[in-house]
Amino acid sequence: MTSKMEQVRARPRRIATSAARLRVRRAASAAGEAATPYHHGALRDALLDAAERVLERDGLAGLTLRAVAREAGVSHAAPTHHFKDLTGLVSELAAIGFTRFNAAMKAAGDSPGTPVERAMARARAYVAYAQANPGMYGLMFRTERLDYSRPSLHEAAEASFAGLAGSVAARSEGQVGNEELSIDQAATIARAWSLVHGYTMLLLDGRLADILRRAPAGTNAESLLEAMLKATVPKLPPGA
Amino acid sequence: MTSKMEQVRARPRRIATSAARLRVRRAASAAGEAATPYHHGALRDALLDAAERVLERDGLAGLTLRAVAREAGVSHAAPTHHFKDLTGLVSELAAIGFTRFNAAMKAAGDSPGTPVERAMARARAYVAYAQANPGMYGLMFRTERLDYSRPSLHEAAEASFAGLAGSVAARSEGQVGNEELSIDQAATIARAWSLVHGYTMLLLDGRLADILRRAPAGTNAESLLEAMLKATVPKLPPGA
DNA sequence: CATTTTATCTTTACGATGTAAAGATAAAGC
DNA sequence: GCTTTATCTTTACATCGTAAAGATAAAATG
Repeated sequence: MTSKMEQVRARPRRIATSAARLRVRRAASAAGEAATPYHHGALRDALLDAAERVLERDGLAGLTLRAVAREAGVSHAAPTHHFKDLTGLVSELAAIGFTRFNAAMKAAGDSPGTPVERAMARARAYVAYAQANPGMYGLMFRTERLDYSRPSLHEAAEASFAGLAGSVAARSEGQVGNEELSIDQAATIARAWSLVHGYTMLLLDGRLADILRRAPAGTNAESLLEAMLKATVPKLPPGA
Repeated sequence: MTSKMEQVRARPRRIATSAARLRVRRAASAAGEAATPYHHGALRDALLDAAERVLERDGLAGLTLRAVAREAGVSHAAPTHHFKDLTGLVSELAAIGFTRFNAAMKAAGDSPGTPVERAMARARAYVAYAQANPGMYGLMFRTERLDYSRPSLHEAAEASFAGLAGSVAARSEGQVGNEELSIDQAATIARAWSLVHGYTMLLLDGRLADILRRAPAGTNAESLLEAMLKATVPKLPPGA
């Protein structure tokens, strides 16, 4: 009884109830205007937009098929036709995230300066993207519900890795083809990626808060990243 | 969820149905033996054991309150009394994971050798723990459903960080107290933790597979870690 | 030792979710 | 103009988390 009451009390007013939607549609069609047409026209993109809004507002846990459908103002089963699954929707959204991420990294890599400066700029861009889009970054690197067999996601994630690998390894030796990597190249790529990815994950999880609090006043995520990289990036393999 | 669907399709024979449990208890009590006593006696620990089994068998998505109760052979609401929430159960399990993790790290740090060798041993132990207990590691570092206000989890996680920070920073300067960190100390700690944590996450997510495949034959997760650290760990801050 | 209290466990119930299946509607194709 | 197909809605069901109430046994108390 108490729970029921609380649930009723806390229940948000759902504007997009089935009945309400139907009434709107009927009224609109009677009036001659198509306020909420039966066929949306661009529901797929609208659902992805809605999903991103839900994700950044309510976090990964709040990103449900039904919540996305509500946000888009359609019935709860509408997404099924476009994405089949929650996995499908989430994977498509992650693909968008990777694409934007790739663009941000490319932009940062095209900045002027020495190779080392450009590498630092990329690292900063990496962390900045995650900080600006924590939900998206979590979706891309934290969720287990991604289907990498989907071409869109597979390609976007692949491009992301290729960009990183190419930019990192290009500093030491020649271009990195699609094949063979020397152990030093492999280690260099793994080190750069692990360092920045690990830093980002720990930062988003709030696990660097202690370190930042105990560091000299004024130290923040950016300056700590800077200090962390300064002792690492310049120490490139001298040759061998 | 996909897992839900699969569970429905491949629904296993539930030995621990309510009715079945009741029948067993009645029969047992009629026979004089206490096969399934109403009061379990040590249900809390049994539930944690069951939770770990479920976690390593069905992954994070399969770790539900009801699944744990089934695994332990009690009613689905039994865990509530001991853990209040799914968050509660998950947090207690994560605390156990951190405790074991701390023990493994401590053991690795106590090994003989130079400071650098001990640091490498710790890094290997870090990755090895995650590889041996991927579910647990995911629970500790991937889930958002942890309640760090719980003393058990808070202390275990805190000890984990303290051990890492102490062992890392002790190599460069004096002991790391509970307060002030120089920017170099902070950067050194962040670098070590980010590197090994990022490597572990990428490894568990299968994102290092490409690199490993393209690396020289025979390269595996351990040897790549070794190569990655070799160029990093020895380059300690010379002094300033 | 008998009775009361408390802790533990089960049953029942409700709202939420994912997803399948069937019905409704409108666009597209012929 | 009619049929087909794509899109969206309704309905239905199994599952989940969690609250509340009932059942049972251990502990406390007199």
